[in-house]
Parts: sequence; structure tokens; C-alpha cells
Amino acid sequence: MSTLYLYNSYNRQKEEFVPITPGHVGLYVCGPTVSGESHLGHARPYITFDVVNRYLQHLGYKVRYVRNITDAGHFEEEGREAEDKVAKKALLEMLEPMELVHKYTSLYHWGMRKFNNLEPSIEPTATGHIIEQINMIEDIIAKGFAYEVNGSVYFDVKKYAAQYPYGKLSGRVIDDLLETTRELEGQEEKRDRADFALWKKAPPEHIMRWKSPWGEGFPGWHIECSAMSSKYLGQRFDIHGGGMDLQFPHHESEIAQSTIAHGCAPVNYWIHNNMITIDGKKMGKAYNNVIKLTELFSGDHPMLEQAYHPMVIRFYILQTHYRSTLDFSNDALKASEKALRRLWEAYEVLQKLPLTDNASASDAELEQKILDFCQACADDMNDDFNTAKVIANLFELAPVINGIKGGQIRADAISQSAQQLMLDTFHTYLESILGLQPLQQNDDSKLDSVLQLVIEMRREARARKDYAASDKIRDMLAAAGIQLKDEKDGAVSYSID
RNA sequence: GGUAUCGUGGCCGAGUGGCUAGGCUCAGCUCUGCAAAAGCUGCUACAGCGGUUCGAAUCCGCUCGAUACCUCCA
Repeated sequence: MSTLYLYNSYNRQKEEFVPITPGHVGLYVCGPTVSGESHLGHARPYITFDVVNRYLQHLGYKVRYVRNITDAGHFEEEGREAEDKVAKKALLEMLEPMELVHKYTSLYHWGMRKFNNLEPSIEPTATGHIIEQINMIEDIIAKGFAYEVNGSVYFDVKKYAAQYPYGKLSGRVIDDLLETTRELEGQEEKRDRADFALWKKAPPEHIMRWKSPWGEGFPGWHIECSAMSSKYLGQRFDIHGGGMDLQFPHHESEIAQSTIAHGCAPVNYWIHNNMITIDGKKMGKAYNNVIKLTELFSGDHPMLEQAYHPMVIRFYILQTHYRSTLDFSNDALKASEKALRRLWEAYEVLQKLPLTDNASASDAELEQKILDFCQACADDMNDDFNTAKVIANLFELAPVINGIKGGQIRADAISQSAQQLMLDTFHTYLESILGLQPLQQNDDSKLDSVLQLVIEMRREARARKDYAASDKIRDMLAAAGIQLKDEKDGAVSYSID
């Protein structure tokens, strides 16, 4: 098994990945709050960690991938107004909370399938784990790190920070957090401003409520992930992922809760993906600049010049390293579309290329170049999942493939094993690990039959030098989004936009 | 205000102190009835100013600029 190095946010450095149980990996990723439609920003973590999951499996690990659904809704942490997002939206849309959750969960799953993300092993919901959350809160109270006030329960950050490195993950200075500089409503319940809620008393009008030892209420924002990750992955597991914006306070609080409840830090490796920005600003509801997935795929949004295929989005995201910000623009997306199309066509050409029977290569330099770029794919994935470089390596092979087909490269230039290696590399990296798919599925055999007929008619026209007729066929097909390509050997292929 | 991160050629973007990242665009050429596709060639950049070094986009310092988190957030 080759050695994987990944950037651990907790220690701010690349570290060799060593699983707790040899051959097995526990992976937890913060899922969406299903109180609204998923947007482009949400696509990034789920595609990023889908590739992480796929790559770990490729390395031979048995991965248990847990990705939650937050269906209980977060509430305003500072208690200005206890507000449950799900409940609030449900009222607005005149839906039962469960109805609303169902609607957006379905849409989210639809988006995940479009992106060709593999399903997680377990997709637990917050509302399905109220008991586990209550148990964990009771445990933390029993250990003296949480206190109840008026039916709500808060975590004692000050006490925790005295013994543990609270703020290490997010680079926070605890003294700054403990300083009360702002007066916030509802703040008086907490002993300290930095404390966070484990359980919140439900006001009378609140629809989502559960019975607890502290009265009717609902769980705090952070406790669900701690309760569910420990239930399915154990008290200490390998990798926890999520967006960088969750580092504080969400993940910091997860660490604190779990450390008290279980006596150990919950996670060995923290991985955080960076944000998608638009005009340099983070895409998010608060900025009013989101592009929903449905809009992205249909092109129905003022900022979109065209519709973008889910695979184009996936490719666009993977062309950038996951820890860099990624700025949205139509130009960037259009460039990605062209690039993916070209790369995929090279892969298709490679698949159709007859396998040479050369035992050795006549062009040793080219042969070596192929071996190097194929090997580099493994090295680059092992270097903190550098998908951008993997894609660049594959692009280096495209001219070789096209050159062999076009005759610019001699048929005996490379060996059979090198050709086979390219085939394996494209299949493994482009399809299995990056999870990319063709932009259009040529599964319509009837359409193909018709096009073959048209191509034959054009061939006949060209044979009798009736170029007016042959060009008319070509132009009309082009207008319909079907592009003909005359190969050097006289064969004709086509691609559909 | 505090804490971080980042500033790369027309655009997007990778980058381990020394070797052409890659993609898109653009220009020229080859092939082609013409195009398209494909191939070849060209476009050598690292915010600014200092410093360390034989050598820095890469390390250090300062300046300027941008963003993120500190409230919900992927």
C-alpha cells in the first residue's frame, strides 16, 4: 500500500496517514442542513470527500463513510432568538417540518447522483438520534463540564479550556473568546460568552421539540455530529471532513464535547475544504450570491451565461486543489467544459485504439514520458489529494493518444505495456478515482443508425465532389448540435453537444 | 479590533529553493476539397520593497491589496 500524506488542519501540516485499524478507515463528513436547496458552494465538500472516499478505497482500505443529514435545524447560538431553521422555513412554506426535510433531502440526493458521488455507508439524521444526543449531554453534565439553566444546557468552555487546548483547531485564542465585548440578548443564561448550547429549551411556538431530562426542547448545533460519529465510527476515528467555515465553532465544539464525554479527542485527521467564491466573495446565503444546483444545471440564473453539466462542475472543482479558494466565473466553467470534453475524447480514442503488439518501444523518450506521467498520478494523489496535478498528467498523455491515432506518432513508437498502462491509468484515475463520466451517453442506437445513414450520404456526395451537398449536411448537423469529424483515414465520427 | 489564509502570464489555475506544470483563449504551420477535429510551434509570469542564499514564485521581514473565521454557514 503506497503512503498517503494529507494535510491535517489540527496540526497545520501534512502528515502520513496511518489508520487506527489497519486496512480500515472511518470517515465522517458534515452533511447539509436540509432546510433549503443545495447550491454550488455545497457541491465542493461532497465532491472533494467523494474523491477522498474513492481514493482510500482505491488504496485498498475498507472505508466506512458517514455523512449526516441535519434535519433538526440549527438555532441562533447566541440566543438572540432561539430559531430553528427547519421549523422557520416549514412555517414559511406551509409545510410540515418533515415534509420540508423530505423535499430538500430528495433534492440533495438528486444533486449528489448528478455529480456521480458514491453514496455514504451511513447517512444518519439528527432527528433519528435524539436519544444518543441526550445521553451524551447527560454524560457531559455528570462529568461536570455542562450546566443547566431554565431548561437549557450549556457547555462550560472556560472550565474545559483550563485543561484542554480549546481553540487549537481553529487557531482561536481562548482569552479573546472569553472576553465579553458585546452585549447580546439571551446571553445572561450562559455563565460565559464562549459557552455553547448542548440543549435548548423550546419556546411554546416552537414546532420541533423533544422530551428531555431538562424539559421539552431540541438539541444544540454541535452535539449531533459528536453523537452520530461516535456511534458509527467509535469514540476515536480516522478522518473528519467538512468546509473550512465549520472549523469554528462547530468542529472546535465537537472536539470539546467528545473529549469530555469519551475521555479522548475524537479525530486523528481533520480535513477542511476551502470555499467557492463569486466575485471574490464567499458564496453563501448571507451574501445573497448563491447559485443553486438546479439553476446551475439548467442555466436559469441571471449570472449564468449557459447551463453547465454536472460533470463540468465536478471537473472544475477537481481542477483546483481542495484547500484553495475557487472563484466562480462563466469563463472558468466554459474553459472546464472544453477541457473535460477534450480529455474525455482522448480517453475514448485510447479505448478504441487497437493494442499494439510491440514488445519494445522505438521511441524510448516517449515511452519514458508515458511511464513517468502515469506514475505521477499515484504520487500526486498521495500528496494531499492533488487532483489538479492528476488532471494535468492526464492532459500530458492526450497528445500522445491523439498523435498515435492521427499518425503523427509512429505505431511502433511505444510498447504494448505502455499503451496498456495509459489505458489503466485513465480508467483508474479519470473514472474510478476522480469519478468523472462522459458528458453525453451515446446509448441511443436509433439515433446512431440515423447518423450513420447521414454520414454515408455525405460520403457519397463527397465522392462525386458535390461539396455543396456535403457541406449542407455538415452545417445542418452542426446547427443541431452534432459535430462531424473527418478522420485522416477517411472515417467519420461525430460528437453531440 | 483579534486570528488565519492568500496575492502566479489575456483568463482559470498547479507549484518540492535551481529543470517548460496543465487547461482555456490568441497567432502561425501541418493535415483537409473547404472547415472542424487532431498534431506541431509561439506567448516564461510569479503584488511591491528589502534580506538570507552560489541561486527564490518557493525561506525571512516590512508595505500594499484581497478574502475567511470571530453570529448561521459547505
